[in-house]
Parts: sequence; structure tokens; C-alpha cells
Amino acid sequence: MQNARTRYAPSPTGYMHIGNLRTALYEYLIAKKDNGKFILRIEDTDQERYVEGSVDVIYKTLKLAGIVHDEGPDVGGDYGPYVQSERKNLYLEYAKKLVDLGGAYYCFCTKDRLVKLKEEQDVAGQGHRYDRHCLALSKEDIQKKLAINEPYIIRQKMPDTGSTSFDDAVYGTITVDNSELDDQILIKTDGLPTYNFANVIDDHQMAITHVVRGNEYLSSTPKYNLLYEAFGWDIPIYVHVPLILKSSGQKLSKRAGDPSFEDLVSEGYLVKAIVNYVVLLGWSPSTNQEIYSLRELEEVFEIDGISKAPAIFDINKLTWMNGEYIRKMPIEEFHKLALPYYEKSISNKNIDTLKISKLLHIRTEVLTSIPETIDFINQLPEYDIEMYIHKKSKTTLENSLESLTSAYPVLEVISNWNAETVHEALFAHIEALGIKNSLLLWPVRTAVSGKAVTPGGAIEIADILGKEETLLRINIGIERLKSAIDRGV
RNA sequence: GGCCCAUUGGUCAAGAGGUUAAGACACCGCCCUUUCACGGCGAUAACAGGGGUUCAAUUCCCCUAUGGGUCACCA
Repeated sequence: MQNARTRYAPSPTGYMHIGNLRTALYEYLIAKKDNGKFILRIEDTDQERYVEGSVDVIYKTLKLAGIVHDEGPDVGGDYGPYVQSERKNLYLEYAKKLVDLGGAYYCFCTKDRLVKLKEEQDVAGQGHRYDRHCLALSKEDIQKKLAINEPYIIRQKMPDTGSTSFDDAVYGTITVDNSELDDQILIKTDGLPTYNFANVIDDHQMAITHVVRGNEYLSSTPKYNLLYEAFGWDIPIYVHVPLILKSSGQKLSKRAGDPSFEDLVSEGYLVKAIVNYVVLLGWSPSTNQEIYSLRELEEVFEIDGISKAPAIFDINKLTWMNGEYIRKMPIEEFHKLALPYYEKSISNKNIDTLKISKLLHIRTEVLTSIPETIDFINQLPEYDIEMYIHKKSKTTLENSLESLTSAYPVLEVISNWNAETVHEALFAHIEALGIKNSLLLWPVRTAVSGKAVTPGGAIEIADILGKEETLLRINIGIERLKSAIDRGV
């Protein structure tokens, strides 16, 4: 058997849905695993929904994700064109051929009539189904109508009896009664094919071996099979993948405010983490490994691991995984990524941001949380005096004041201010006083940060702030503690 | 509503007749510790229900329930 050829066939809607990204990933991985080809095809047969510039979004996203297509509109290939609107004539030809073969027929019904038909069926409590009004048309009638350019569509003629089965690599054999199948439209009034038709033609023309798509297509797959059979074409391997839902159990949708791929990126998630997480939603490897690069996935991905049940998108786990990726990257790389997030919140150019990065590296799960984490560096926040009281460190307002007051001169005499010298000075002082570390360090950290939670401790923060600012803040702390105690708080 | 599909802890999930029913995230506790985080250790937590088949069902079959998909000149 030839090597796999898979295709990602998005319609240009302007953004990358998480489910679509995963489908693209699976398609890509199935191809790569087999040393096959991954093809990009643009399905733009719906002119009304076309969004300007969205094809670029698709290129950009694939590139970002590291998914390289071997054939496509921009890179060419032997099976082009790869944009459906450029293949328009091809579909019409095949549709007419199918009419000749008896698998399809012309239909001149107006939209009005179809709407009415549906209304009647609604009233009767029936499902929507074309009533085959035009199937009865004689050859002469059809020729006459065509001759006067009456608008027409071409519908697929479903068998009257029997059933159609197909095998799916994930769901197994599925059988549907032919009586369930509607005579679906293949060619629209505008001469363009519907997805249902274009898809089959293109997949065959492009020699696609594995058709990977969301399982919302499961129920229309028998219709596609009938098409393949009518033409006498080989049926591809179907790989229907379960949907991705949100925690409420609903389908993930941009319109409902659920994040798209680009939303996640702008929320501070790394592309690699998103890719890794999304692949694991609905697929599981044969080992317990969870962190995978795309390259690794190309080796280990198996269709067998795809699950049947829908998966709920869990931002929690993505966040954890993002943290894993951040922690694993070299500090230089993290620093580069974090830099833009410092710019807004740190105006003092004397601050050594690399020092901040060293603190943040293991503490950051999502990049966008950075500004809030380090806002105290730029400016000492208004803080609650009660923050000096910490049970575990046994600090009180009074002993905090003592600690700050006694620490001040110790720090003041440091000439070469850095983490080591501050550490040395403070710990020598602690030892001299014979107290617990935290009794001194808690108040210092509070005074220099004004926050209950900080990345790093008193010494790291003092180092970053510099001598002058540190002493200034300690002084502020001393004054505030004094007045609070005086007021008898 | 018809048809199709699914159902293992809160979430992702392994297991495919006999298991103490993995692992991960989240949550909780402990340790480390100058806060937080990282790291380490530990705990709680699941086979939707009912019938079969079988010596034995989470695993196979049927029914029910629940959830989802689909019934467009959208993909």
C-alpha cells in the first residue's frame, strides 16, 4: 500500500478552532508516522461565509504550530489546484457524469418551494427530506429548462432500499438504512459544489488515504460512500475523531466565548504546550509519557490511541503543562519571552530584569500573569499593616518594628550591594541576635514588597530593588509600624 | 422526534473476561522553606442503572437512563 496521504481542509473562517487544530495535528501525524504526505486544501465553496485574510491565518497557524504541509495552495504539488473555488469546473463535470450514471439528478425546485416543504414536514412532525419532486422530470423537460437557463441544482439520488455500511478506524463498522438518507445537494445554484460533494471529489483526486475529521460527519459518511461507489472509486480510511467540549458539556465554540488557538496564545500560552495538550485530548499514547514535542509525536502517534468519547477542554491541565514547558526552557529563552511583560510594569531602567526572570522562571505558568506578580517592584503598593503579623514566623507589629529598625543600619553599611552581600549581612545579624530567620526576614520582605505573596524572598527582592530603594522602603515600613503601634492598633 | 455515536474518579485517561482498576491535572495533608512557587511524600476519589452470557464481567450481548452528533443551496 502506498504511504499515507492526509489532508487538512479548513474553510476560511478567520480563526483557528481548537478542534480544527487538533484535527490538523492528527492528520499531520498520521502522515508523518507513515512517511506520507500532508496536504492543505482550502474549502472556500461557501462564498457568503468567506472572510478576507483568513487563509493567511491558516498558513500562520500551521507554521506557528510547526505543522508543515507538503502540498497546498502556497507550496504547490501535483494534485492542484488546492483551493476549491479554483476547481469549480471539475465538480460540475463529475456531477454531470454522476447524472449520466444514474446517481444524481437535476432539480429545479426554488428555495421558496423547499422552505414550504420543510414547513409542511414540520407540521406533520416529520424530518426534513426532499420529496423528489424533480426526480420525475422527463429528459425533455430537463433539456427545456436547461435551454432557457432556469437555475438548477444537482442532487444525489439515494438508493430506495437497503443499507449502507462503512468502517471507521475509530468507531468500527457503522450501518445506516438508505431510507434515512436525504437526496442531498451536490451542486448549488451558483455552480459551486457543496462540501458533501467537493470533499469526495477532491479526496479522490488528491489520492487521500485517510480522511480525518470530527465525528459530526459520522452520520453523513454513508452518503459519501455511496458517491465513491457510484464512481467506482476506492474508499479511503475514515478516521472520525471525538469532539472537544467545554466543561458544561457543550461544543467548544468561539461564538460562545471559548478560546481559539490565537486567543490562547495571546493569553500567554506557549504554542508547544497548546499543541502538546490538544493532541492528548482524545488520544493517548501507549506509555505514561505526557510531555511530547511534535517530533516525538511523529514517532509515537497511533490511530489506535484515539478515543471515542468526547473530551472536555481543561484549561487547568493546559496551564500546568504550560508551566512544565516554561520550567524546562533555558533561562535565557524564558527571559526573552518575559521581557515584553516587564516593559509595561517596570519603568526603572536600573532594574536588572534578568534577576527577575531567574525568580519567575519556575514560578510562572502563564506569561500574562507576570505583570501582576511583579507590580510591586516599580512601586511600593499601599499595604495593610496587618501583613507584618505572621503566625508561623511569630512576627508581631512590635517585633517587626524591632527587626526593621535593627536591620536598617546593617544594610546601610553594605557598599557592594548584591544578593550575596545582603544575605551575608542579614544572616550575620540574625545569628548575632540569636533569632529565627523568619522573625527578621518576614518583616523585611513585607516592607520591601508590600505584598503577601512575592516571587522570591526578602534578599532576592532587596537585590533587585537596589540599596537605595530597599532602605527607603524599610524606612517607610518603620514609620508605618511606629504610627500603627502608637495608634494602638 | 427519526437515525448515528458515546458513557471508568471533578477533568484527561490506561485497562479489552480473572488486576489491590494504572498514570496525569485539580483538590487536600505533610516535608523542604524567609512568603509564594519548584521539588519530595501521602490521602480522598471511578467502572451510569438493570437484565442476560459465563465458573468468572468494568471488559461480550440486550434494554433503560444520560450526554453528544446529525437531519441546510454551512462546512
